[in-house]
Amino acid sequence: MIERLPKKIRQQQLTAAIEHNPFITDDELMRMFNVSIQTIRLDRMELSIPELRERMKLMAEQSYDQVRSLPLHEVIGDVIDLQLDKSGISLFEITEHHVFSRTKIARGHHIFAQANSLAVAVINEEVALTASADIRFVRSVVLGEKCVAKAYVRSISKGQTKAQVEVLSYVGDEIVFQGNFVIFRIHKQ
Amino acid sequence: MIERLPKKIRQQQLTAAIEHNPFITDDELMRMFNVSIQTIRLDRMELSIPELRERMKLMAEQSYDQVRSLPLHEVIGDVIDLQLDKSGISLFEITEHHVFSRTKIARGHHIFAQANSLAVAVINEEVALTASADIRFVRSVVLGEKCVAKAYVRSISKGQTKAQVEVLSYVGDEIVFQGNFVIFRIHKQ
DNA sequence: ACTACTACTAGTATCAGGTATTAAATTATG
DNA sequence: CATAATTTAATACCTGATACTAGTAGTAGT
Repeated sequence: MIERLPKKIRQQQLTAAIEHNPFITDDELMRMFNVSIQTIRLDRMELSIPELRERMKLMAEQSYDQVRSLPLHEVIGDVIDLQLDKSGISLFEITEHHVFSRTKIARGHHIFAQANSLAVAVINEEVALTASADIRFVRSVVLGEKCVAKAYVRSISKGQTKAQVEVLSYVGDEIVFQGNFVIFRIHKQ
Repeated sequence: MIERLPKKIRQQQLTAAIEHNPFITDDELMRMFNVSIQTIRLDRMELSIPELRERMKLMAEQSYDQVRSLPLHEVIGDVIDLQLDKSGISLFEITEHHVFSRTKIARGHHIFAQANSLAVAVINEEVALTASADIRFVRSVVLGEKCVAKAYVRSISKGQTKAQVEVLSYVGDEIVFQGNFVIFRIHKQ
């Protein structure tokens, strides 16, 4: 007799094995557990674990959807309103990605990133870079909160090479972040 | 006669169609271009576009690898050295993700994120949050450069509720970023 | 001891979405 | 017109399954 596990335990281990390596075939699982391929398939049925190809398809679709929703990389948050060289508003929702796992408080650099990218976006120039910033995290923002950043261009230097942008971020009507950015404006020749 | 395109143009459009929707089958493409399925397959061969299942598998594997390598979200950059309440060093390589597509210059908030997360990590407390910061982007960092951030704890307040951390980031021996962070230390009860 | 039930195995037909190969038909071009 | 490029057709085969039928082994109930 080949060593075999009771059904319940095998099914637990099967779930774990597929979770650990979603790219495993029924054939490999059959050898792993010393049972027939039909048993593996019955187990998957009972546990409602889809077949390999379905699993890969789901993963592919998920990552595809993520990529679609990731012009996040261009500007952090959704720009709601933008008046070049004047002001701008963006909205950014705090998700699991952005928080410390223990406290569910948003990491500062995400709040900063929203403000910084808005400050850059509001500048009407092909190339705009942050030169310096003076920032304050007024209160912590937690998972699920929607952060509204408002940017105001306070001044533009004589040579138009620098702009002062103030950004205030709110959750509801509470200020959570305040920053003064100096943005370089670089002319294209 | 059904309307058909010249080969070159069809192949361009085929590439675009698959790029636009990687989940399309040869069968659907065949109907889209009014050619036989063999023609579609020849085209894919010539363009070395893998079959649907391979495409899905690749996407799934990519997203799986990404998830594996994404404690990036916990601390931005690799912490090389860490002496709690004293100093820390982290290394961060600028990739396509981090740059403006046109100029290949790193977005400020990524440089900031490295410095900020290191400043938080260096604090020997369960919960540490950025209170404020005063930062300067000394020179721009470009695609491919490796950014070394060095954090020094300059002072800890009497009640140990606040710490001053200075972070200097370098590419080679050039300073690219300089920041003074005030970090809140919150005791667990 | 006979029955019923669970767990497992075996085998076959079928599917999607292809590859690989050979060959024929069509169209274009010098 | 001949030849080359392009397209289509046909067939065998592959992987990783589903769906279904049927059979076996062991165990518990009566």
